[in-house]
Amino acid sequence: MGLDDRKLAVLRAIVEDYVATQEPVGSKALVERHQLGVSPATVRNDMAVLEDEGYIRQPHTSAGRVPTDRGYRLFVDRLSRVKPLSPAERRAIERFLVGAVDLDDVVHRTVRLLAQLTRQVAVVQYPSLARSKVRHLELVPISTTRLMVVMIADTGRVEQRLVELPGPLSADDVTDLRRLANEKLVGSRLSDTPPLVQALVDESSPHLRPAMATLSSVLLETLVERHEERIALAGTANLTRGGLLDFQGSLRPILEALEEEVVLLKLIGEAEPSTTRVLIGDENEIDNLRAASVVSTGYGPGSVIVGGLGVVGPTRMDYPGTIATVRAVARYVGELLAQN
Amino acid sequence: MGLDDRKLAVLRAIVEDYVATQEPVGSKALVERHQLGVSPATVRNDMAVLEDEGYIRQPHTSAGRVPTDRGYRLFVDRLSRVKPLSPAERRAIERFLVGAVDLDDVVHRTVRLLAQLTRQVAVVQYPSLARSKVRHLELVPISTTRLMVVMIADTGRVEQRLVELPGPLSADDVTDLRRLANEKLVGSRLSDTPPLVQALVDESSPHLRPAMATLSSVLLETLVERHEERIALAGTANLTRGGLLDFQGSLRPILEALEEEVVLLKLIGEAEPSTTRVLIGDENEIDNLRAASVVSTGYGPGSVIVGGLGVVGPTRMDYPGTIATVRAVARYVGELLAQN
DNA sequence: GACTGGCACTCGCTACAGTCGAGTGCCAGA
DNA sequence: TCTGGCACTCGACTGTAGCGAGTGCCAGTC
Repeated sequence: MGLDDRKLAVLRAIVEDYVATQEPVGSKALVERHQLGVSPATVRNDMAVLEDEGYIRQPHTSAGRVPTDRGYRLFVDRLSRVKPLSPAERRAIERFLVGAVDLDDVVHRTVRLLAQLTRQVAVVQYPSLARSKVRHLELVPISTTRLMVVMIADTGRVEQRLVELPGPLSADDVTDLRRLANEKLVGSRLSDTPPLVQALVDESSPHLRPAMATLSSVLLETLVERHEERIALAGTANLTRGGLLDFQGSLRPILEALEEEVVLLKLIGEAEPSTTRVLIGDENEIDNLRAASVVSTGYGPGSVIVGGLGVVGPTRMDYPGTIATVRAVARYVGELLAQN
Repeated sequence: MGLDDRKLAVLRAIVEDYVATQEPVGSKALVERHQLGVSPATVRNDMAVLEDEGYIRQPHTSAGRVPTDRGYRLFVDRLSRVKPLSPAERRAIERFLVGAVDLDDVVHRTVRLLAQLTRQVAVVQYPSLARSKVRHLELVPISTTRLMVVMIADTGRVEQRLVELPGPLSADDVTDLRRLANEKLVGSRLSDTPPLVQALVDESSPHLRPAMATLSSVLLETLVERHEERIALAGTANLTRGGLLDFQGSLRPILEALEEEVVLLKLIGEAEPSTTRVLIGDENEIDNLRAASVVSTGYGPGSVIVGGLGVVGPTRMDYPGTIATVRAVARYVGELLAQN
């Protein structure tokens, strides 16, 4: 595995040129465009080694070289420094995010901003309910046997559900229910609520117990069990940049994958604190995305992570720039959330 | 304009065959596949007339004929009877829509169903706020100077907004505000609220007036002025069916158009009662969709229209089938909403 | 031992010519 | 008014040839 400094420099040059031009890069062009200080022939020898090691490959015998997924991986891990954002980009981010009126607005603006800056498909997860704390529960009587439950989370998310009650309730009953539920649940994480919710039912006065049981089962079922995650998407038109060369001619699998919320959650919803995750081509577990790369990270107020965001694009991607942008956007969104 | 019955039959046959095979259809193939009772030569003469009139055209000199937008228009208006849904489709619709837990769920299920049945891109507008009535306004104190306003509409839509108050309010004040606002606004259409909201401020007791003013300006601004419409989209992967033949080689303009909520609202949000609107190719006002057709209709409980839904696809589309499906889905969704 | 210049070789791309065939337009005749 | 026949058009496909970017290898040089 004798990858000396020059071979690494060659690999870096190949990645950079290929990302820029979208064309296989040959030895001659390489020495012309980069100060490698050696002749094309030498570069060719290095290329042969790099190809043996699986970092680059030739589309056809008489073409230049193209990085493999493994080559990109090496590039990302060891050969690229994170590009600082341009002042223009910083300004764009700040301008874009001020003036958001509610969480929906924040998420929509964020996903569009991310798509625009990276010129890729952007994905933003709404703050996860599992990671949110209950700020308030509101019960709104719709009729005597129907209740709308509105849960407001500290992340700004608001979820509502219609509850069909087992029997009619008076306005006072509803007030009691509301008070009880809020006393017990406010401030607790939703993922921790199951025991609390159970206690809630047990401690209710007998005539409220059936209603409380229904209410709590709805809460558990909809907010915890089928953990209600939401996703915003933007920039799918960016998939058509670079013609059909990326994604080997068909957008279909990519578009299909992007329609599955479950898939997207898997991609960007498993963020860990202060890590930017880069998945390159084959490393991806989702078959439909084997021709794509994903750059994602978590965001949240302060150092807490409440959700993930990221971009999906061709493996032929400007990794340093994309990583920098994704991080910066996540940081700004976090600050914005912290202000609430 | 001598379009006798046979010529119309020829046009119909051309449209049907072209939609089915996606290949230009020639005179010989036509008489073989349809009982026209005449020879290819005769059909050719008819074709020449149809071409003169602008209903069909030849991609190249020695190719078969393809319908023009105008040809499709004539076909839709006069040559096609609406296809009744298959029992399987009916069942699919019913199965799909039962068990929806809230409005979000209804809309999501609907848009996926529509995409799946028509094999096209489906678009569903959330029930329009402008067409909804206020069912309840809830004010939730977040801090002494911050209020979350939750508006529940009779269509099931729930919108919330954070309000920064001009000064601190006690719990009793909030209760008063809530009562006042609900007394005045419940049951009224949002589009009719501006005068009501003004009266609300005037009638408030002096010490509540500043808070009420802030509250009502937020209500007006966010719910009425920038009329907060939402859209759900599904089935973009269907655009890749039929290779790149549809949409003249590039999905880009289509994908771009589909990202603009404003554009989509224009497409499907202007529904009129019990009409199915069909826009074919050039008839479309949005440049990016000149290569596409749109089939849309309104939906709502009973005969009221609260929103629109529809599909976007290639001009080469099974219009009778698509129209039937769009109508049927709209009707079922309307029934579902009526049950609330 | 590392690098370099030179050279033969590979192979995709483009241009060009030739053939085939689907489909047409037109015309004379029924 | 319809039909069969016929000449014509032109795209699709095939095969051939030349070009050129790029390579691998080798002998020679520092």
